Amino acid sequence: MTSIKDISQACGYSPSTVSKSLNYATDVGKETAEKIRNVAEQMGYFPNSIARALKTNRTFNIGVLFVDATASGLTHEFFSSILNSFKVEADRRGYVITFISNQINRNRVSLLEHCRHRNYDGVMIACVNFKNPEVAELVSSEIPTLSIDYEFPTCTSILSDNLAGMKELTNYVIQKGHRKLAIIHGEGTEVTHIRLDSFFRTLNEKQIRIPKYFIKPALYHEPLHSQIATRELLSLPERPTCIFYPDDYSLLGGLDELEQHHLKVPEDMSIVGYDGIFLSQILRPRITTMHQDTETIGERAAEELIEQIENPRTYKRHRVVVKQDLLEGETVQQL
Amino acid sequence: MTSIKDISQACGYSPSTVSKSLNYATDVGKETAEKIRNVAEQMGYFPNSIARALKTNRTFNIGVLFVDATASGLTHEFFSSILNSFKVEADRRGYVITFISNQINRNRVSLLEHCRHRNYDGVMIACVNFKNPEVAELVSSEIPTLSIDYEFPTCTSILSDNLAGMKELTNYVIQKGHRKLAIIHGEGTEVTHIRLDSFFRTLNEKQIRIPKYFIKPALYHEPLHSQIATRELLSLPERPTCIFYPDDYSLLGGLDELEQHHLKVPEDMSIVGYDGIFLSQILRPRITTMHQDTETIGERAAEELIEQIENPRTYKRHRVVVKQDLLEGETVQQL
DNA sequence: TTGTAGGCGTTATCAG
DNA sequence: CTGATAACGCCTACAA
Repeated sequence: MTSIKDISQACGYSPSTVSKSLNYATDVGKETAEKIRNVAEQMGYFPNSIARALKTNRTFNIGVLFVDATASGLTHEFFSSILNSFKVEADRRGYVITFISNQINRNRVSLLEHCRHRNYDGVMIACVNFKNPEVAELVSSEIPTLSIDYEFPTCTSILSDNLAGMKELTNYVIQKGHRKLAIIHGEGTEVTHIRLDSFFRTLNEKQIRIPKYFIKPALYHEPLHSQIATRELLSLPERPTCIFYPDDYSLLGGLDELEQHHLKVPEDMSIVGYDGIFLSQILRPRITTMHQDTETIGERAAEELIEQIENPRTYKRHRVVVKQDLLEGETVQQL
Repeated sequence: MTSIKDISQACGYSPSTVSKSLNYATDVGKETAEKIRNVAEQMGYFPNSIARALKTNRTFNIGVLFVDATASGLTHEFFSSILNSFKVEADRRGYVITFISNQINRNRVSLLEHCRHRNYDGVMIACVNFKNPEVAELVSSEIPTLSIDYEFPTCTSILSDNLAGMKELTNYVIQKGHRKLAIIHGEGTEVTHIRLDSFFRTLNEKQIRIPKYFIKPALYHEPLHSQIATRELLSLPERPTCIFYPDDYSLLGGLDELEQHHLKVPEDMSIVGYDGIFLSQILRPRITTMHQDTETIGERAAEELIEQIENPRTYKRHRVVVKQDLLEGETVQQL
């Protein structure tokens, strides 16, 4: 923990000259600067980020909001892999990332207050209850923010293209000859809304009508819920030929139920998932699913947010839409 | 961003009195303090963590080291769920967590330098190449550190009880009547070493000998590697009756291969995994596996590290061993 | 080209 | 009980 002052004393230059040299300022003698940097190196000097932040109002620290009221998104592969690529890119650009909490000294405060308290240069928001007024307050604050899979009028958003994705998935199933499509969907988020919308729109285009009881609510990432929904679908007098699941995890709950009914996939029942998690292509049969490009989502998120942080005046918010790609798998039967 | 100075002016007390009041110091009039706190509240004051950190040398920020040279542990459920519970507990105690990088201003520096630069109060180390000399440097520094699943002489470690776990798992399989046990193991980490050791020790105890070619190297979390190893085991003149896999993910690669050989699990071949990931109990057949208690590991890690941070003098390093528990599943046949 | 002085927001010491 | 003062480590006018 040698400081600028120490170096100053060691080499006989004033602290400001030392500071300037270390920061490669132009108004200091080339040789002096060189010499000073050498001494600094010798003494194992490195700057104290805290002191610098206090002075410059820049922490090079990005806050990430990653927690729902109930649990953290870290256990969802979709979110954890977004976080991973976000981190890699932020790292590359010299930023460090910190999980946002809602405390200051163990006292509950608003998210915005916490962020101001910690002086994050910017904030990335994902996997959160977007209806939370504290989140709204945050995105409409002066702090650069970026949201994932949700659009706010006041910040850039990175959106996985669920509209096109669900359309492609639905068309794929239809093209395989299926007409009796059932859909089990996740809780009422924006993403769910978009996917359902796209699903029904596509059915309409193809002039396909499905009965109301082919539409079942469940929860993302809760295989048991989808299992129960599957059971209900199987008990109908007229069964669907293909079931859409909220995500790949949930699909596995359904798969379980199908096996209990001695129904083989895809021969007796076709099923499709969503997300394209790692395991979806390891398991047999390989799951037919829409892969969300979490790598690009996280990377673009970091790029955009940092761009905004570093060019607060010229930066214009916009939406970035990230393509999804169909993993054909083997769980849809050609009829 | 109202500061203490602002409050001072607004209420006519000096900055120091204001500071003391806000920090509930004892040497300030009860009523004055109350009044000042009210004004602060009114003005929406909250402290600037940076300024405070500069003065107090405490950031209430814990650095986590979570990256191998190749990739981040975030995509491994074992690590991401440890991180999750660590985060929850750290949060509860008023700490925030930040991913450690190895840069300062985009310049490569050692991990220790980075940590000093960022002034983390403590550091948690998991999912890292423990042979990296930079890690060694870090744990033997003055910064409070804690390691997970690896023991350093200089810091507290939280250890998942792989010794007892592997023993129990092995005994379970033996007790089911198996004698021809094959084991596919992960890369040469400390954990792998312990597990293999425990495995062989248990076999010895039961006077069971297995041929060398029943022991296959693979990599953690790479189903394809285990799949290939499985293929090799199946091509042996005398096959094992049960195969141990490095982890549940890898087991799925093996499962794939078994299906290609039209071998049913567990009727034709028994298999066991490790970790007890969420999916292991969703898939059918349910996987027989050793569940690692990631929740406790993360929570205890945060407790211990913070304990150490807050009691640097009295704290004594020690090892915390966290029990594992067998998930019986359905992939081991009674012979 | 170099150095001086002030201040970022906070806390701690010490005097009144 | 209250307040003036200095300091944490760094940066940056501005002066020399």
